[in-house]
Amino acid sequence: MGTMKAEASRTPRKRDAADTKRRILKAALNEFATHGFAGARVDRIAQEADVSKPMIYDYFGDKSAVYAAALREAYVKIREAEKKLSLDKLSPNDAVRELVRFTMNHYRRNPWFISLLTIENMRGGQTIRTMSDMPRVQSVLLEQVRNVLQRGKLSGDFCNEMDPRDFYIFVASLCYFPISNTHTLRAVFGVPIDNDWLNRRCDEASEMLLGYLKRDISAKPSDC
Amino acid sequence: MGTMKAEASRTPRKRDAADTKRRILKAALNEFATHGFAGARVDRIAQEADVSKPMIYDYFGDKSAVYAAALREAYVKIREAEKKLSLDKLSPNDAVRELVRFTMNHYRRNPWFISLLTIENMRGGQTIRTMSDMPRVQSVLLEQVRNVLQRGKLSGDFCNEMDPRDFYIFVASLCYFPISNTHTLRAVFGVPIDNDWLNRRCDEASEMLLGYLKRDISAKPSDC
Amino acid sequence: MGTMKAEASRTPRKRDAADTKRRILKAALNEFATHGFAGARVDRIAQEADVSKPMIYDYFGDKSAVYAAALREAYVKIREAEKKLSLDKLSPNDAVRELVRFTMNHYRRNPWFISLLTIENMRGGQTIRTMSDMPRVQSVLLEQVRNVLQRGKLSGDFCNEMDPRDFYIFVASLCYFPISNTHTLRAVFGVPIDNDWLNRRCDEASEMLLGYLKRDISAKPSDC
Amino acid sequence: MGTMKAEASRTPRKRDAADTKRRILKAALNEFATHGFAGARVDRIAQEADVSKPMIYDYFGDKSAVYAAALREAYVKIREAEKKLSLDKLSPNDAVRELVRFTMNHYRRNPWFISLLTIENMRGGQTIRTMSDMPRVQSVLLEQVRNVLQRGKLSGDFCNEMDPRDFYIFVASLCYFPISNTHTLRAVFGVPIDNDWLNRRCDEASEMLLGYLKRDISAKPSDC
DNA sequence: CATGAATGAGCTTTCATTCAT
DNA sequence: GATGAATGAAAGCTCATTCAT
Repeated sequence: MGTMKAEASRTPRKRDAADTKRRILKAALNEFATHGFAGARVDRIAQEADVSKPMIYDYFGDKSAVYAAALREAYVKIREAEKKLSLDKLSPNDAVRELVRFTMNHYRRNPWFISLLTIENMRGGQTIRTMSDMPRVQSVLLEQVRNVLQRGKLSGDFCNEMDPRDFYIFVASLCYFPISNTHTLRAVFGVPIDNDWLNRRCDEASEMLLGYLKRDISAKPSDC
Repeated sequence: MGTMKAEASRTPRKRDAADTKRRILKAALNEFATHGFAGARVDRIAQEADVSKPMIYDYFGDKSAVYAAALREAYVKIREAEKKLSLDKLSPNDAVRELVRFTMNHYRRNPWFISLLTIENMRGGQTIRTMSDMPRVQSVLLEQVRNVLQRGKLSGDFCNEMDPRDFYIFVASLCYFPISNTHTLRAVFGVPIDNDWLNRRCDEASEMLLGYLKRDISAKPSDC
Repeated sequence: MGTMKAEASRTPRKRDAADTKRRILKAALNEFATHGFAGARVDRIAQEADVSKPMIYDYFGDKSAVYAAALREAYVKIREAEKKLSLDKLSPNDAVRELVRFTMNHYRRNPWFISLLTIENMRGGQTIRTMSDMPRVQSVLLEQVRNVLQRGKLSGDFCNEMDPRDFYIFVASLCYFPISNTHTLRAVFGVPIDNDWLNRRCDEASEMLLGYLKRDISAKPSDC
Repeated sequence: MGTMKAEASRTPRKRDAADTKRRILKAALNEFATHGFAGARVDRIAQEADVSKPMIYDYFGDKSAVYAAALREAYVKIREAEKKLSLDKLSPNDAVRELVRFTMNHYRRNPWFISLLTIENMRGGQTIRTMSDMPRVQSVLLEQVRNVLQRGKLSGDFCNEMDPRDFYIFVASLCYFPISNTHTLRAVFGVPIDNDWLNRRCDEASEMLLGYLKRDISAKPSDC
């Protein structure tokens, strides 16, 4: 459609640089998550953020820079959400269950996060690779996981020691895939992916993970 | 760079419609997988397929139609690969291990498949939804999985009965995520995702899945 | 849409060059009349004529040549139609009435003729100018008109002598315009241009023209 | 050729949206009139208006919209010209003569108007049909015509009452056709259509129309 | 004689980006 | 600090035309 000039509806907003930047970022997050990098339109970001396009270029530089900022913002938001997660007061068993539930809900409620991860991976990680402070961002979560695994080992709840990163990747895998691939799964397997189905998957995944942590490596695989 | 002749790159190829179409499809698969839908360039497809652009439009209609054809082609290729999988001669335990290994290797060796799935899901499945014959395409694989689970139940190897679709989705989840998200995982968790790491993940996933199939639902979660 | 290759529905027609050419010409006439020169599509002509495109180029050369042939064909058809007009057996008064009626009906029934004239004029007459035999084509009609006017003068029916070309242009003007401009007249003046309306116009035009032929130039304009 | 500077033809014009739009419209009017809808080139419009192509799309939307705007503009310009016509102070007889002369001159001096009408009619009036305010635009002229006819009737100059629309269509027909069809008339009839010829046609048409308005319907067609 | 296959050139349209106020 | 106006470069798509069989 284009701009169809001579309409000009935007009201002259208060001059608050920080707020402007925040609005742009939010709009960008949404735009990139919805349309991918190449599909995202600077025009739409400007419109949704209720700013003029030059503002975006002033604040960020170019489209790639906006994207990078949005990606970082995504991780920041994630970290904030993860702060609400506290596994320390739960038993190791419950902590694992809570971790799975939390992760699943997190992806479910913030689909833009899945989208941004997907996009960044499709781009070969070229952007996140340059953001050297990323590891720190997620270290808090990883610390909690490490803690749970250690406590479980000490308490005898878990026999098996696992690298917390590898363990968390298992958790994430099980939660991420059914959500990121909802549409193809539905079309190809006819699976009715809804909240109930996801909840069941959540429970099963917890049990499966717990079972793995508990198994005695020395023991032979038993029959039923 | 790699061309023999310095100029005049298009050799007067034989006029073979079927072959031309095949070349376009192959190039399209690659282009869409590499750049996503919006990022894909019809120009590049033409160049890589060594045809002129009008051919593409003559054969397929428009960019969306080329994409749809490429997506379908991806599933066709997958089905062909899956024909090589035979779980029937293996014990239920080994069959599960083989399924996981096969799935992992499949994703690993055909990254374009992961990419196309990802892209299609980002597009809300709008294309695959219209391809009504998709379920049939994957039913062969699903049949094999169902068979393994049944045999395991009958033989007493597995206590637990699971929907074959749900089970396969677990398998796929565990194999898909580490590959699809290689780049972000590497950047954020510092995980060195290489073949060895994936092989270990593969083994662990097999054991975890087997453990879940074997567990006695009535038994209480035991300590170590 | 394009050709969407691999469909190929045309049945292999008998090899009759003259007939093929005729079919192309007919299709071209229709296509140019409907879409104008720039809007006409060689593809559509081929499809409607049920021939392959190269045939068209073989027979005519290029799009302009097809257009030229169609334009000539239009005049040829017109001349054929005009052969059916015979004013000689009518009284001068009736002959004029018949001429008007005939002209009006002619335009009404062969809208493609009006269209082709319109198109050619919009193109500055660049094509018809090169067709040196055109004057001859219409001389038959003009001869009839000249005849009527002379007979009227001799018989005393008409006082006024007029150049037959100028007279015929008056006739043509009155018949052409309401038909060629039907759409804008309807939209702008709200005139309901249908057969009845055209018939009335036809009668009025006849009377008006007759009145003009009859008027005594020397006489003063009289009141009522 | 006409440019002052040998290169760099686009001077950094003042940024005046209204003026830009006007320039585009003017160029579009000319381009469509000269080449028809399908033959018109957005590129050429941009060049003639001395703007970049995106401006055109920003201001109007697409080619069709530009065309619609040009068509409307044509009628607006016409109305403005018609404002200069004042028949009220003339005798009914002279008013008719003036109307014919005015109409003829109008077409003669603004050939783009004839062209646009022609184009719109070839397109089936699809555009003007949607412009619901068109009737109002021409009502001023029609009012004047109605007035003249009434005054003529009252004064006894005209015996005959005619629908002003129908009458005006006669006038328009007689003026429009020789101009719109100049090229074919010249080629086919060998008529040397120049200003003199048109002027004579103008006078004759006036007399013919007046004769028709004056004729006594009850009287029998008289001989000379 | 006839045509399916193919293409160069050009069309409309879009988009990230900058200029001028 | 902020924005309406503007554009170069390219994208998707079309079309008259030719090639090879």
